[in-house]
Amino acid sequence: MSGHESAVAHLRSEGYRMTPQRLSVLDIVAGRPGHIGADEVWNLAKEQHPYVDLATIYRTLQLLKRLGVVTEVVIGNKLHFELANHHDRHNHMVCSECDSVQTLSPAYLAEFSQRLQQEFGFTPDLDNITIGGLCSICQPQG
Amino acid sequence: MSGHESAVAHLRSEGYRMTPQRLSVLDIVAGRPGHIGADEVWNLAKEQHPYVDLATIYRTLQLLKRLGVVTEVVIGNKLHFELANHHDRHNHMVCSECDSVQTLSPAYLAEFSQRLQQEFGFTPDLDNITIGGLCSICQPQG
DNA sequence: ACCGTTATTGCATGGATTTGCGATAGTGGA
DNA sequence: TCCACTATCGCAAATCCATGCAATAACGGT
Ligand SMILES: [Mn+2]
Ligand SMILES: [Mn+2]
Ligand SMILES: [Zn+2]
Ligand SMILES: [Zn+2]
Repeated sequence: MSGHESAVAHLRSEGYRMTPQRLSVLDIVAGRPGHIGADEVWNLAKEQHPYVDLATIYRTLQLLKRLGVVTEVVIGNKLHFELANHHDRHNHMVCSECDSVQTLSPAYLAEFSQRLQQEFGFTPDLDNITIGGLCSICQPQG
Repeated sequence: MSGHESAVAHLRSEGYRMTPQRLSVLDIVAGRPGHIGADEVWNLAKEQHPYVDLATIYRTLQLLKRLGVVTEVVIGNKLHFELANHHDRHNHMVCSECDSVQTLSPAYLAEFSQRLQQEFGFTPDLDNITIGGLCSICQPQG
């Protein structure tokens, strides 16, 4: 099992319709261990549904993101996605110089998040936060 | 004084040329108390330089960002900018529902940032981090 | 003031993502 | 199983931002 059956139920329970296109996108993202770009999802989806449009891919990924089924990672001006695994939550640090990605325990952001919640009533979208910056290799020398 | 004379010196000292287009962008961003969108910068810049191209605006804003002269804020799929004021550093929380913006003392991110630096050698681009999420008004009910 | 070097510009084009709209198809109920 | 309702889709166009290239202009040196 790929572990996304519950996601299908989630969709249905929220009143969304289950279309072959959506199932395909879900399968593809769930089948990929790491992050996958929207265009890659499209290419793979076309193998099953040759007429599927890229707009549908984007709309589906956005929907799945809103529902918490997938997580978004911003890598060098492109959006990537991965199945949200509640047993392996993590955030991402992306180097703006070399586009390398490192994962981060959400514990690092926990206190920060709680303070925003308590002091401002602001609920950060922690799952989809991408921390941009420079990795250890790309540090400016001097 | 608008407080960006030092920015001009900074540009020159880094070997960049001072063009009227760049001066104009700098004046416009410095003259605006809050955040300003790239298209707004363009419209204002055209009043002084009718032939200036939007690409130049984007390139200039990116340059000023790289040099730390301006700060970037992501508001609802659009980039906004503001003059970086070292005496009033702040981060931004943007509501993905209503696009409202709240400012945040960088102190909230200080510890988090230091841990990333020490434990991973990763230097987050703190000045340009935009925290997405839901503001207190847009919280889901229930 | 003039010149040569080369960074920067305007213009055109490209890439990624979003959106409007009429046609299609999922779904719940008869 | 068939229907009606309407969410979703494919398609086309729009939006925002980035980039390649030849022409231009900034600037240090004369
Ligand atoms: Mn990941
Ligand atoms: Mn601000
Ligand atoms: Zn790097
Ligand atoms: Zn809000």
